[in-house]
Amino acid sequence: MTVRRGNTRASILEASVDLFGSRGFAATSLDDIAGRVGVAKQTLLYWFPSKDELLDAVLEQTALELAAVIEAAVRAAADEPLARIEAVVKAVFRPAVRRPALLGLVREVSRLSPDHAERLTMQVQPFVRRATDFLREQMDAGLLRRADPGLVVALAYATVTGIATEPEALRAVEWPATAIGLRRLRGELIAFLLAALRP
Amino acid sequence: MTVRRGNTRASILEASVDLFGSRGFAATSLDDIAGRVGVAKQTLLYWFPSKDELLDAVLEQTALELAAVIEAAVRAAADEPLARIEAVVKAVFRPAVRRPALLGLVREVSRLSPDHAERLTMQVQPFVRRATDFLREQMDAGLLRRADPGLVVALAYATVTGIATEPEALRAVEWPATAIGLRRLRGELIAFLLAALRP
DNA sequence: GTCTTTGTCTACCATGTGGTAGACAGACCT
DNA sequence: AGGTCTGTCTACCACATGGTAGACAAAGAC
Repeated sequence: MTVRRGNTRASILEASVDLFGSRGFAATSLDDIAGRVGVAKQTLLYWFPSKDELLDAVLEQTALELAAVIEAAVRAAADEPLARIEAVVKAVFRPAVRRPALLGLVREVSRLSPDHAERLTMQVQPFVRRATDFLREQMDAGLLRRADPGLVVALAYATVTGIATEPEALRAVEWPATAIGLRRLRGELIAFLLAALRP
Repeated sequence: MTVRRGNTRASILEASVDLFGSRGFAATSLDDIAGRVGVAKQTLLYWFPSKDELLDAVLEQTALELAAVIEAAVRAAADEPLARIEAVVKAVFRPAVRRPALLGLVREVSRLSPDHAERLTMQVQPFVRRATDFLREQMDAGLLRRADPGLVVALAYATVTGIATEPEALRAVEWPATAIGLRRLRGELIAFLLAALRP
């Protein structure tokens, strides 16, 4: 029928993020993705030569997406460190809640081949570097609790990603999955992090 | 040859925790596990009627193991809340580092069927309940920062699990994977959590 | 109007996977 | 010694999955 919507590739990427991120890479078949998109499996293999290269593309796009979000938040925020941290968390929180698979995909990386992990690590490197430098400065200025800046980045990442990608953890403590519950969650998460970082 | 080591079942469970926890359930084949144990695939299916029931057993055993560790730590610790929290984190940290797959498996639950998730949630319920009650008491007594006790449990869980199961995050901040690095990591993790919880 | 390019589809194949059937060897009972 | 039970193995099957080959239809190129 050759509908030629012109966005097949993008649709495939979107569906792939959702499925890889929620079920995991290995548990998602090409047919699953194709079915979700409403297209034949072969069409996927037309746009991406193999499942593995599809994964590459998905990872890269996700990294770019998140990077853009963070970048914008940092630029818009005040220079004061706690405000800046709050801004970043808020910025990440929105897409994370709307599409839990986004961060789920990032987490999935630890399950994948070292190759994929390495590549994503390299891509994230400059952001990490900037964050650690910033934290170190602020710690030196006495505006943040003294700690290893790199580890603080990792810990904050772990906290945000963990809470955003494990709905089971929230269900276990009977947290309401409503809009209000989410806003309160965001507030408590930020309070938690700020308390951990305040001097 | 019928070696009859008497621990085949236990060996299977152990290998399954490692593989399910590190690669993920879907990415692990029965042959993988059998190979690791040094036994034929059919032997697995003799002890566990299906891959799914093997997973059930693995989850249950892991929950029991972790529960025992936490239980012991809580009993041994002083009654002061910060000391108690520190004791629990230290207790969880040891097995988590020695066998990253343990917590990786817990995290894997969010990828599995709601059935499995539900069951594990139920199993963990009493512990969660006790932890939240304890935190609430201590907050009321002014010994901990005022916050939603349930969420604090979830956040602390997310932080510990995240940092323990994502070696990539640590590699990204160039954290040394040595014994000394691990001890310092534990120290910083505890400092991070205590700062977040102190009144 | 023909030709080429682009995007999609329908077979089809090779392989890996979960699971079944049943043989077989040692242990234990009598 | 004979019979049953337990644990392990080999052989096999049905099926899903990633990937290939090639037909086909619409859209430009000229």
